[in-house]
This record gives sequence, structure tokens and C-alpha cells, in this order.
Amino acid sequence: MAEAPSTLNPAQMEAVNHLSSPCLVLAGAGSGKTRVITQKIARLLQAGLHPAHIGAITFTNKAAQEMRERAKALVGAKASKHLVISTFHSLGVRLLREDGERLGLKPKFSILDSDDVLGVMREAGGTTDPKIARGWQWTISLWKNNGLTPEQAEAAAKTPDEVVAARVMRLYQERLTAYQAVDFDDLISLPLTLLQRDEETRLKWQKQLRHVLVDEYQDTNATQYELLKALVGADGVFTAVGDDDQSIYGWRGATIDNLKRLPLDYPNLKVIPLEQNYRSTGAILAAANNVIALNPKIFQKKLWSEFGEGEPVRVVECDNEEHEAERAVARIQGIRANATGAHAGATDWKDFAILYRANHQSRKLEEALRKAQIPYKVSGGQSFFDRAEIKDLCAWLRLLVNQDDDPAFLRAITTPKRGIGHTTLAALGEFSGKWKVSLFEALFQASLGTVMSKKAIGSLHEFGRYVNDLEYRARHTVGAEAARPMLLEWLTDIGYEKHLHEGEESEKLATARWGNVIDFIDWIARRCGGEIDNDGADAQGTQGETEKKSVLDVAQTISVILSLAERSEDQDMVTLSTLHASKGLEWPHVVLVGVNEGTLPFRREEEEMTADRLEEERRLMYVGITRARRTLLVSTLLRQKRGREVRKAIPSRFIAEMKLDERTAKEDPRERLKALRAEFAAKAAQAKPAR
DNA sequence: CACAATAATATTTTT
DNA sequence: TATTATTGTG
Repeated sequence: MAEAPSTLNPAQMEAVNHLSSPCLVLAGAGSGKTRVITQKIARLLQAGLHPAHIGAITFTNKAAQEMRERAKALVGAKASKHLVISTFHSLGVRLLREDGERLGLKPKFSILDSDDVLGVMREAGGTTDPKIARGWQWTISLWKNNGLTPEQAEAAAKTPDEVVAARVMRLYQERLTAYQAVDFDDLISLPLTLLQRDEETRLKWQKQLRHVLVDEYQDTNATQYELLKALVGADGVFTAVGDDDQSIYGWRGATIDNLKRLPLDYPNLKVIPLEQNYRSTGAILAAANNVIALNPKIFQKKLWSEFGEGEPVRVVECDNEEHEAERAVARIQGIRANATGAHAGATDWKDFAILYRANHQSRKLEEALRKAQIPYKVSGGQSFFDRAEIKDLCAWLRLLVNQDDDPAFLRAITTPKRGIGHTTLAALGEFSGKWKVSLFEALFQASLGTVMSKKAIGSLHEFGRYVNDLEYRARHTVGAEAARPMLLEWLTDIGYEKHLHEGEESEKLATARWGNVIDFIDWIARRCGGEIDNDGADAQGTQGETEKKSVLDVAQTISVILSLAERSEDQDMVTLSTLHASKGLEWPHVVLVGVNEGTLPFRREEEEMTADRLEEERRLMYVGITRARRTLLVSTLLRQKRGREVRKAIPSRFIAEMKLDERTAKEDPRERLKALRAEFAAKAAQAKPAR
């Protein structure tokens, strides 16, 4: 967030002090909404509310963590510790852990991530084609987010695909209950059914959370809306903070209907727009306002700032993507070079972002940045640890560390396949649910014999014994030298390499995956220490003889290391990001690339654009523009590669919609000359090391 | 019928 | 660029 003044402006003040009825804060981009939320928390405490009775709900863990930190800074560690600051999903987890038994869910139910879900879908629908399964996963998730039961989905299904998906949905749900597992969507929908069905629980939670604040309210879906409603009760008080102009997640179930419905469902709703922007210059805000003005409005809102006009927003037309990337790089270098003198050192690499519509657009940009030796990071890219094969192995390690980790158990016992099918697992799940023990614990219970075949019990016991044995070995294998063979032995034991080759169509891909596995093994072994560590990329930069650790020790810290590895934010790098991933962030200098018809208002061939779609794309453009604090460069292509042929490309209508000509957007010829020079210099620089 | 070469086609993502 | 669908050939 940009530096906000120490006092609140009148609108913010009103939002903070309005405690008597539900409150909707329409927080424009950069209007200090997080500040309003944290200040309001402080205000509620001052009004005598106990911290444990205040809930702040966000969408991402990152946002929740940031909110907690800011609240802590404001109200102190003691009070902030009791505040309920969490995501919708973790609140759902908490609700279900405490009261899920009323729905027949054991307190230690497992939460499946989307990979796990895909596996269950494949089994339930009897397919090996991941594409089909992904399709099911997608539609079923949307149905669940709209509060549909499998029966309702079956009734609503229109196309043949949907009919199949609805049938899979029922099988899928049955399987989840049998496994005592829930997916992410269930974390919202199950608490909702619970609250709707069980008055005692509803009253308990309504009493527990006396004031709920919801961040990014425009991103809520139908189920989340209902959950919020059930949570606050008919005459409850809450604060929703959001911006209809930044609603860009319609495609995953978020609806701005939730904003429209709010005044109807709560007649005494107080609507407070936050229109003063503390982030961008006048030129940037004007462009943003001009674009978004063309969308039909629910609530009127127009951003303004006290920062003055600033640099005009610039538009460049490029011949092709390579050219565009070069110009983006030249632009960055140009601004950096200009920042000497009065602002010497004031411009770091991290002050720049290049934003685009779709991930694949980052390629040419990465190339150009590498050539120019500019450090960069790509946000939202697939992490090494997100790969299926790494997650498989992590599941095993998690199971070694904590045998009660049921999702890990499910993943480990089914990868590789070891003759334990879903019937056995369902029975085991049912058993563990009944006796309130983990799946692993249930495995050794003698009374299992009553519900299962001898053969199944045999395989289960074999698995259990193997896990115990492996745990013992992991505990006693110390140092990298010993760790490597031990880990390889483990992979041989479970036949993982074979599993990879069988499960993968192409041999090449399987080999690549196996390569990842070896890297991972090596990575763990190195962390067991005891050898000369020359890994310069190591976060700690440790060198020389390291302390020896057991494999189990390393496994224990793996989750910590994972989250640490992602925290490379404080490094001085240019950011490459999709527009979606850029929401909520800001940079002094932003370059928006590939602003073309078909890309930025995204349109698939032979598919007409509905008004809804266009409006969401326009909001995306708006989000992109409002990320910039001081300068904004919008670039568009004149030619675009489509497959093998090069076609002419049409600049996006959004460029005209910014109405830059009203503000002398013509590129300064001196700037153009400078850019050309930088381009030339970059070309010369890359030509030299190449030969 | 199996396999290989060629053509076509590509969003956005958190929990 | 990479993956997938289609067509052609042995």
C-alpha cells in the first residue's frame, strides 16, 4: 500500500465509526481499504467488544497473514492474538472441526487438495483421461459453489457432458463421505448446511462472531454469501469491503449479485464509497476512470487523488512480441537511467512490473530480461513443489512425520497402486469415522476383520508395517551420505520409478519426472548435512561443514522450508505477473503488454463475446491500470503470431477507452529517441556475448 | 491396426 | 513452446 496519511479521511472515518448497522464499504483501488478494516477492528475493541468476538475474513492466506500483522501493529499483540482473522476456508475448517460431528464428520476429517480431488474424480468416473476428469472437476466445483446437491445438479444438467458430470458428482460425493474427506468447496458448503440445519450451532457461532468484516467482498460466491448471512444472522452487524469494479473472478463462481443483493437483504445497509486514491497520479486515475465508466454501475464511484497529474500514460505499438519485450525492457532501463541525480538510487528493480493477460505471454519477456541481465520473478508460476511427483513423495514424508495426516495417508497408500482399492479405503474411512481415529490408526484395529476381507487386511497391514519400518529408518539415517542410499532404497521399495513410467503416456515425460524425483531426493539429502555444502542458492547461504540431521528431521521441517522458499518477495527484482495475480499489488512503474483485441478483451475464435464477459475483461484492464503509482506504459501489437502464421493484430478497444488523446498522450520524441538508443544498446550487448 | 509425421491450438487461479 | 488431434503410411 502507498503511504497513507496518519489520519483517516471523512469517508474512511465514517466507515470505521459506523457500528449500528451492516455496512458496505466500496473501496476503490488504492483507497486504503486494509487500513479501514484494521482501524475498524480497533474501533470495535474500543467499543468494548472482546477480540475473540471479531472476525475478519479474507480470501487468501497471504491476505489473512498481512491483515493479522497490520492489526497486531495497531492494537498490540495481546488483543490481536484472540482476533479471528482467517480465510473463508480456514474458518470453515474451524467450524467443521468443532461441530462437524453433527453432520457425521469425524473431527479429524481430511482435506483434499485439487490433485487429490482429481484422483478421486478419475476413480469415481472411471477414466484415465486427465482432461475429462479436469472438466468434471471444473463443472462440479461450480455447481457446488452455487449450492447445488448432486440431485439438483442431475436435474439441472442440460448437455450430455453435464449429465455425465452430475452422475460423477454423486459418486464423487459418496466417496468423499466414505473417506471422511472434504474438498475445498465443502469447506464452505458444509458449514453452511450445518448452520442452516442446526439451530444450536448457528446460535453458538452467531454469538461467537459478533462482528464480521469481509475483505474483497466482490470475490464472494453464492455459497460464501449464504455462509456470511447465516453467520451474522438476520439482524447481525457486519462490514463488507469490496469494489465491484475489481471483480475479476466471475469465471470461478464469484458474482457481483452478492453486491446487488446486499441492500435488499439488509434494508438498513449503510453504503460508503471510498473514492480518494492514495496510490496513483491523476493521469493514471483518469485513464482508469474513463475505462471503467463504460461499465454499467451498481454504485457510483469515481477515483481522485491529490498527487497531481504526473507523467502521461503512454501507448506504444510494437511489430511483434519480441519487439514488445525489448521495448518493455528498454522502458525499464530508461526510467532507471533517468532516476539518477535527484532521485539517485530511488528506483530499484522491484519498482517495476510487467503485466499481461495470460501466462504464456511471459516467455518473450523473460527472454528479453535475461538478455538484459535484469533480475526478475514470475508470480504465480508453477513451483517445483507443486509437481505431482514431488507432492507424492511429500505425502509419504508427511505420513512419516505424522501418521494421523489422513490426506497424506490416502495419497501415499494409493501411489503407487498397491492393490488397495476404493472399497477397502471406504471401509477403512467409515471405520475410522466411527471410532474417531486416524486412518493409519484404524488400519491396525483388530475389529476391522468384521468389515473387510482377509486379503485386504493383509495388504493394509503390510503397508502399515512398511510405513513404521520406513519411519524407523528415517529416524536413524543421519547425514547426506547415508540419506541418499536410504531414500533411493525407499523409492525402489515402493516401485516409484516403475509407477511413473506406467502412469505416463510418453516415455520422455516419465523420465523428466523421474529426474525431478532424483533432484528432490538430492535436495533432501543435502539438507541432512554432514558434507561440504557449496549450494550457493541456499537461502541461508551456509557453507562448509554443516550439522548432521536425520532424514526424519528434514522431513519435519519440509513444510517450513516450502513456505520459506516462496517468500522471496523482499528481493530486488522486476515482477512479471498476470493481471489476475496482480490484484491488490502496486508498483511505481507498470508496463501493460499485449493489449490487443482477442487477448485483453479475451475472445476465443468463433465465440461471441457477451456483455458480461466484456465487462469483466474491462474490469481486468481497470485493475491493470490502477496497479501503477507513477508511470504506466500500455503496449499493443500490430502483428501477432497465431500458430504458424503471422496475422495482423488489432489494438484493444480499451486503449481508445482510456481517452488519452484528451491529455496529450503523444509520445515525446525525445523519449522515443532515448528508447531507440536503449534498444540499440541492448542489441549490441546481446550480440557480443552470443559470439 | 499401429505408429509416425504434420497441423492446429492455446485464459484467468485460490483454497 | 508444448501438447494434442488428425491424417497418412507401412
